[in-house]
Amino acid sequence: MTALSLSPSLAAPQQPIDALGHIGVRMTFSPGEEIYAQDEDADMFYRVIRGAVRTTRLLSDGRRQIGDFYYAGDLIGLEAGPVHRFSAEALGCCEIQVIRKSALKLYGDEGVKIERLIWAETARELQRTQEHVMLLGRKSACEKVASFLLDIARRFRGEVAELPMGRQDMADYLGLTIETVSRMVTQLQTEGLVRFLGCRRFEVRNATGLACLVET
Amino acid sequence: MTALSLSPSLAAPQQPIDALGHIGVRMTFSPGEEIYAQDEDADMFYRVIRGAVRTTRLLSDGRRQIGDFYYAGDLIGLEAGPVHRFSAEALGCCEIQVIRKSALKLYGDEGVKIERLIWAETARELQRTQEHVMLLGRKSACEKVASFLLDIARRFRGEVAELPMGRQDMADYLGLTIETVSRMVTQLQTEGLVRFLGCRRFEVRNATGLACLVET
DNA sequence: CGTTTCATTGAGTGCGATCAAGCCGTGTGG
DNA sequence: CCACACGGCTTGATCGCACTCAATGAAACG
Repeated sequence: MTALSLSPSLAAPQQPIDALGHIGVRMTFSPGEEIYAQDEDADMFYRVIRGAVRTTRLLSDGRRQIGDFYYAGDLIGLEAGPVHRFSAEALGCCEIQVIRKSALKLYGDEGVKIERLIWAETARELQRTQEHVMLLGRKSACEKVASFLLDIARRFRGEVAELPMGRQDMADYLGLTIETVSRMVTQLQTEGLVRFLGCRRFEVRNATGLACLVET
Repeated sequence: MTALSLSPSLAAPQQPIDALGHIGVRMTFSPGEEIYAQDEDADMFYRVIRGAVRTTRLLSDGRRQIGDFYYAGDLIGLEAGPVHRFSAEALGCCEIQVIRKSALKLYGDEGVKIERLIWAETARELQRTQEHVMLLGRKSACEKVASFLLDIARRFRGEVAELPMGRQDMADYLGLTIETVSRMVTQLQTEGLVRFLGCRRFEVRNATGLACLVET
């Protein structure tokens, strides 16, 4: 097998990651707990085993931007530079596999396979981030919230979806305020596109109507 | 040399790329000409030899977002998926090295070295995109324009800087309208932070004042 | 020189932010 | 069991930044 595969498949994001097996150690984090900090040395990377994680970045005056949310199976902390540009925090209770980058060297052929996985995952993250740029740069508040809910809902395939994050996190991800997020959620509900059962559980009532708000 | 280097250096973005040497073919593009299209097969990647390039993405209703600008030495088209999610267009006249991904297989050891370069470059692009997210999500119009000008000015190290793109491109990169960009440019000039000589050439007059607008 | 394209400026509007209550689920103690 | 407090969410009123629409100005080009 040659070392070259410049177009890692997006289609199979989950299985190959299992190659990571049980390298490293597992840790559990409580809600809000920090997994790694902004500007900390990036000598580890992490895999979410259970729960959900947010990565956040603070401006010096306190404004906050959430980079992305990560769920079971996702890798986090794959920075290019020597330090983490974002911090990572547990959204709820979660279990995380922590892997020292240098440790991979010990795994020979297996290590090479893992290296390729990581590169594929980095490329996938780049794509997600580019979508995020599109959303932040050119979408209205309503479209932002609709896109976000649709994205979450997809993970639940028609079942009632559960939001692992609160409104403030949604706002900081979407580049909005908490009040605007709340208003748009209410509006989407009034229009019959989604229905909320409590503020963290919802179902999509009109998938096509919602998708229609989310231009591509 | 092991196959593992998970923290490719950000510090030396230029030299190693020379490993690409003269693989592939060189092409020239005229202003505005398309290098590759959105949704086109991503079986090539590209290196800017001379000139500047923008990558753009269109929503179905015509709203446009610019992903990034690329200059001499930069690699473009390093998508993870099978198709390009953005299109790439020449900003002015430019010369581009076009490399078929599959061709790298023919280069054996050299190919492996190049593969690693490409991965480093992808990671660097991820970082730039994350900065872009921060800018779009949490900065004011004034801060956006200031950040942008400072970023460009850095490439000219105190010399008079030349903008390779027009106001519309700046606007579509910053998530603003052309009028707002123009107003902010005027404002920054009025405040004595920058000085424009024509609408595509400028110099920074007060670097600290400008940097102060650009929170990190 | 006229034409075209791009940038600037002005006037007015509207979307999303801000400020301020009010609401509601949850937990705690009497 | 209720009273109360607390944090997170929602709603309302108002403000202001950035957008829109329109006109003008300034380069680039034939």
